[in-house]
Amino acid sequence: MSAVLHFGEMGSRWGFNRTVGQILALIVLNDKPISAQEIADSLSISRGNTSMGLKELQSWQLVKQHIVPGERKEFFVAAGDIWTLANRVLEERKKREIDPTLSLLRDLLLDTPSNKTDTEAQKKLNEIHDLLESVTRWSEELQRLGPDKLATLMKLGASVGKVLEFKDKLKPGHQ
Amino acid sequence: MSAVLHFGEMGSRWGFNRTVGQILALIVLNDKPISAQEIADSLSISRGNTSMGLKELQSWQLVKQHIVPGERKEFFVAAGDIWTLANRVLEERKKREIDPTLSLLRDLLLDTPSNKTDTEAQKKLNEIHDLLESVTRWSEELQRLGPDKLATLMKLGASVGKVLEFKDKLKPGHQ
DNA sequence: CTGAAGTTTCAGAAGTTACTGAAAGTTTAG
DNA sequence: CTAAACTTTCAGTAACTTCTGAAACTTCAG
Repeated sequence: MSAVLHFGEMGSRWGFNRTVGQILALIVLNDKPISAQEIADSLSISRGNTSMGLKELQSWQLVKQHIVPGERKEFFVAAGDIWTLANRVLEERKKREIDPTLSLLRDLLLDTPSNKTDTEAQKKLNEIHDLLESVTRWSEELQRLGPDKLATLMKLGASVGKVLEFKDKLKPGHQ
Repeated sequence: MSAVLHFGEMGSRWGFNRTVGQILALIVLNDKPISAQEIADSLSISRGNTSMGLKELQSWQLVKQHIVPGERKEFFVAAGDIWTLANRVLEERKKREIDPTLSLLRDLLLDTPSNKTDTEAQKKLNEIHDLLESVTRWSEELQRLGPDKLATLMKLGASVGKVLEFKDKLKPGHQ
């Protein structure tokens, strides 16, 4: 299935490398649990690399072990449905990318700027800080909604603009 | 300014490499236009590398040339405010990551599955397709709103859940 | 037209990341 | 306790990415 190969490429953009992406695709698209050996064979990669990849996917909580009674081998399955997986990826990336930046920004904003140029730079840093905080707040909110409501919200899509107008109209009389 | 170095690291996660990230940070945080030579000097990188980096940032439309009358050199400034830049990055990433995946998925979904396993796999592919389409639709909508309304929506954050409830209540009498 | 001030390109060096496969480790059945 | 079946680790190598700096190019003033 060529999708597996392609998702490998995609994977490399989503924070892990090509092989790890392919392993994930293989696991997600197989409804049956799959063993490490089968993965290594299907993708023609070494057993060692497979093991590393699975470890990484487990650390992202995208994949979990599945014990087949009477079998010595370990099998693997996806850690949830597509929406859950997408959420996990976003959450994990946020943790690795946005959170450290936010805490650096907070440190930088504590310094009192010593000249005009620094004052301007801090203004920008402050804007970036606000933006990242908004992203963080959204991400928390979306997390709380759970996959089903999230799907509804996502499908709402094109009417976000209208929702915003509602809110503006309703605001005066509404907390 | 240590922010510049740090944003370099971040940059590498946002689709371009460390140096390109640092160049961007330098340009964004300087309110004055800055020349290629000044960039190379501040970051202690070669002139050639600087030129490549600037070319890439221009291809992302994050940075634009700025002509100072009477000066031979080219100067560079950010192509908009922080929100605009963030939007551009998202838009560009979408173009590079999601769009090719979507078109591959469409192709794969045209094939009629030949067995049980393929049918299951296609079901999953279909879910992924839906998810990516929703993301695309959102992204277009957000693009249309423009930075100011976008900021409002973002700040709304914690009340997304409530908005959803509004929508449910209002829907019956509202297109 | 000439040369000075600048920019871009590109081959190869340096640095980084990913992969293999053999060795070490773990678990369980007998 | 031993051996078989499996997993993990890790040193070395392969593959890839980034960076440098010299050469080629462009533009403009005189």
